[in-house]
Amino acid sequence: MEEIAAFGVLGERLGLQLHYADVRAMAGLAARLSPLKVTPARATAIVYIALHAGCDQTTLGRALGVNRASTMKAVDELEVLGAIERRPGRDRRTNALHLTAAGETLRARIEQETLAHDQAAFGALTVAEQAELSRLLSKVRSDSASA
Amino acid sequence: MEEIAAFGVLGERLGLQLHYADVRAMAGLAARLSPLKVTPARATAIVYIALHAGCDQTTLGRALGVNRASTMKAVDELEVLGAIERRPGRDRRTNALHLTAAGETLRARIEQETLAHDQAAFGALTVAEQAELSRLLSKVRSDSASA
DNA sequence: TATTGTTATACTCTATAACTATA
DNA sequence: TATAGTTATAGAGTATAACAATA
Repeated sequence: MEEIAAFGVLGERLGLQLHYADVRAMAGLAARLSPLKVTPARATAIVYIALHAGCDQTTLGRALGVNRASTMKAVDELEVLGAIERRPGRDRRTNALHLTAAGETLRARIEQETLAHDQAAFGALTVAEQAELSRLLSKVRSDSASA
Repeated sequence: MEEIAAFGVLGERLGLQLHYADVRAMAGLAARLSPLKVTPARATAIVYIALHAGCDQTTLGRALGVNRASTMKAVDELEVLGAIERRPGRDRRTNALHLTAAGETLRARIEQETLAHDQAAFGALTVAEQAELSRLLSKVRSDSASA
């Protein structure tokens, strides 16, 4: 990808700057997670299931921002990977999602790699700058939610 | 999409916060550009061609961060849309990309919508905060480039 | 009637590989 | 040999629509 300056006035837009930063960060994270055989999206699913053991697929899908059909594919993949399992849920319609022992090991490695990536990607910022970036981003998110 | 808090420790990562902010901003921009029949990616191509009239497809692709095959599809679409045209290039292998009159009109509307979106998405920040966010993002980008 | 999981299907975006015509 | 454009094909990722079982 070329320089933002190549886009003139629009290159000064915060939206474009934000997008470029995100694309680069996501590519870096994907590369780091690649040896673990998970994408950032799958890794996010694993982390969510770890924190919400027994949740159903619809709930997971909502958390990930995808519909039930897409959630199916994710859950199928993670099951084939041996990271999670479907157990009987609160009623006969629902599955309760749980990490397997292998999934817990994987989750730990994901957390490690993810935090290491964060440090690599944002390490150029001082601690104060990181806190400020976090504050600004949360302000942006809460606003664009209402827009 | 649910709350970042649903991801525990990893929800505090700047990478996730950045990604969520970007996903929301891009969705908003896509919705705004939708009546113009262009996606954010196509809009970016139009803006680039406007600023680099006569550029070839390979150069455009590099600027957009996609390969030649993907660039073909983008150029084809924009040509069907009537926004750009392929003219003879600097040698017989290359095309020189130019906006049509309709493309110039479209570019103006894209610029207007894009700037309006930026204001909507980042309007919650003061001017000083916007400048600071821009500074922090450029620092992140320049660092992750070397990482 | 509404919800959950499921399946089939299709669409978008992007990539790889191979071909052609030029250079 | 290398480059620009092109084409065909395939792989992610996601969505919609419909169905069965259950509530």
